[in-house]
Amino acid sequence: MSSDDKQSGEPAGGGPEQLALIRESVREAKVPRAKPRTWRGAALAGELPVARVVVNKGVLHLDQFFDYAVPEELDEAAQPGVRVRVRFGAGAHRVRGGRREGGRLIDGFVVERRAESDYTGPLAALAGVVSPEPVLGAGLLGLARAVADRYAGSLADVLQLAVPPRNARAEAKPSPEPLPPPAAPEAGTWERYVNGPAFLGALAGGGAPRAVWTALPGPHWAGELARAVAATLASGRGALVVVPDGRAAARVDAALTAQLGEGRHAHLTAEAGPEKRYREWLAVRRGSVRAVVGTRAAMFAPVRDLGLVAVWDDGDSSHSEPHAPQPHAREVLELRAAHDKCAFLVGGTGCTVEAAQLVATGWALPLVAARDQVRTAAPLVRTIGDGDLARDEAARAARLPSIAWQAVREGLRSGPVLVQVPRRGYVPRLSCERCRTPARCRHCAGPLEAPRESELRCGWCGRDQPGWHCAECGSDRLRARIVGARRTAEELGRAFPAVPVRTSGRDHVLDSVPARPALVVSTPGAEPVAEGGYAAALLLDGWAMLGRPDLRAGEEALRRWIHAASLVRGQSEGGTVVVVAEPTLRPVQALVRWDPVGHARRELSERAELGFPPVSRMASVAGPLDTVGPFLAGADLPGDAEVLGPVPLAVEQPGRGVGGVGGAGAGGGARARRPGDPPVGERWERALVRVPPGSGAALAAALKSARAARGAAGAGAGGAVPVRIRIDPPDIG
DNA sequence: AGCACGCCGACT
DNA sequence: GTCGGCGTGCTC
Repeated sequence: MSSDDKQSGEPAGGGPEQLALIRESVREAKVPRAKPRTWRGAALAGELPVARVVVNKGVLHLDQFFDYAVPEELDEAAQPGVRVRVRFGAGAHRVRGGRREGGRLIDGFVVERRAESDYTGPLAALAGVVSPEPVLGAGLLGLARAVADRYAGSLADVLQLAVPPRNARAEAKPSPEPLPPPAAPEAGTWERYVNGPAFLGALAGGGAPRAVWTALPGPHWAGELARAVAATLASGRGALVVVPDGRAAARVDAALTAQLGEGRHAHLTAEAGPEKRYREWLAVRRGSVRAVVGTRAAMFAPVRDLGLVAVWDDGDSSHSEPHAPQPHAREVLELRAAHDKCAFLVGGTGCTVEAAQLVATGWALPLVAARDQVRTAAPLVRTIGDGDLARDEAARAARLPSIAWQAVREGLRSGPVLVQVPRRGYVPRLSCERCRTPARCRHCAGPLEAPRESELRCGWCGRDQPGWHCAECGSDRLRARIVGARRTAEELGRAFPAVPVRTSGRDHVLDSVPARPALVVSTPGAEPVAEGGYAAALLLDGWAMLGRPDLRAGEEALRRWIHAASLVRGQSEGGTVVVVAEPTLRPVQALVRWDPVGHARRELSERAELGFPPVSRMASVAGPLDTVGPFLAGADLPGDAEVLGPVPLAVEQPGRGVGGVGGAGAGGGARARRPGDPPVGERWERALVRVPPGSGAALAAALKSARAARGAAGAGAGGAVPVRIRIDPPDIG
């Protein structure tokens, strides 16, 4: 467009609102005419007068860009990546009585400046530029696009997760000057791993190794992550570490400060206030800081020249984003590694089936310690199964066999002892003590629960069950394996009156305990670190974990045990772990042998045989009764897709989740409602769609376009089917 | 989601 | 004849 064009038309006057008086599109204005008509009331940007905008409105099923005209006065500020305000909605052009009506002001980002639009209608003008800070760079946009595609979600949804809300005060402050790359670090404790030094060397040399790292138990993992970051920085590239929670972030943060000094890395967690968080994020975006540690939202951090992405403890359910489209940190970092051709590290003391698959397919290499290193670093693990309990009459009365008492007593001589108990509110599945038939409600056949001892209630219909007796064998005794675990911990405390008892749980998480003898009672995931390591640990939640009818029950139990047992001193220092679980079970054996990788590999091959994820890609599609079938019938699913169901979902009980729709973790039992759950009281159904490896992208694309064709995605849209699509549903029983 | 347009029944 | 019901469909 020539500069003459913008001078034509009526004289410019007033602000952007005047631009409401649009009569013709920019494109039409480009058509050569004797006297080209353009905007009536204001001039356009001379160069690239069209701004392609992504509107920041996730609930729209629209997953597309919109073109807006750039008024001359916004020309300079409306650069690609900046936040803008635009009029959006029916009637955005309508002008009545000299004033614009319709079209609400909403936020968006400029994606591109163009010479012309391919939209045939008249363009509305940008209403304003929020700030000149280009927060959405090409790299972040590409990543968001890839994540949206992978999860059959919209770009706008992903951007909501990826770009933090603006804070003017943080934006006004200049970021610090970037520091020159540090020197490459020594291998340090990476020496303990077969390929550890080589991995660090590759990072420092600018390479892009991909590894599944099975960390040795003990406290060194944070320092090892810091060294990996330092090695990457030494190559002149940036690095990103995603951890499950604030405690882990603080540990890596401290290790990074120790390794690199102050000012080299940003710390992105929700715990910091919005201003601090945005300031840190901006420092990363501006290239002032090259390294990041943070919780899952940091997976999108716009690190410059990304050289390494790392995720710690990828089995932790916190890595799964609860907001649409519910991306998982490991998967997002995989996308980043593939796209940016950077190094990738997934690490943990355990090993997820997904990580094992990365090795099995050859995408990543294993980063493990030699067997003798493992034996030294890991504690001695002993099991207590049913047989032991039955044989040990005295122990039955005391609820705990003598092996356990012994381990605790001996441990307390030299340090703190950890007792892992099931989470409060965990409702175990009850069964007949004699024949082990699951205890079911006599009215609706739902599972029975014992919220308190001597109280029995149906988990589905909530009816009390006085005078229960087993329908199979007539016994009136229930097997309440777990109900007493917390009480057992209390009894332990009474048995050792001289020893302090500390507790750590969801509402009150202890970070660490001193090296003195103490009983530390904790729920899984909340275990404090003990200075010098625990002398012993007692894992009491075995049955609670393994009794769940969940595909990941075994994997999750092992992960939690290994996590707790990793805080115990190594065998060489007398560290002992006692787990109350049947020694014949696979996860129990894996714990005894300290072989999380072997366990993950076996799980993987079993799931491959059964066609379960992650070998197959699955999606769950949920909606009101009789909507899911038609929806899938209308979807152009890949030829190799297999539809399972739909089956009706259980009626929502107050305070209980419905499996498979929301992102329930492996905790089980009661939980709060969360986005993605069906509305209370409405009957819903769910289908699972399964495709073989390689068809995942096609499946996501098909579901996405089916939903787009069907109308708005969310609930309540007029007439549209509110189906909910979830790629990689976490809890498929 | 909003919001406007559109094509049908009770009102001045 | 016109006001307005909310059933569809579009939003640069």
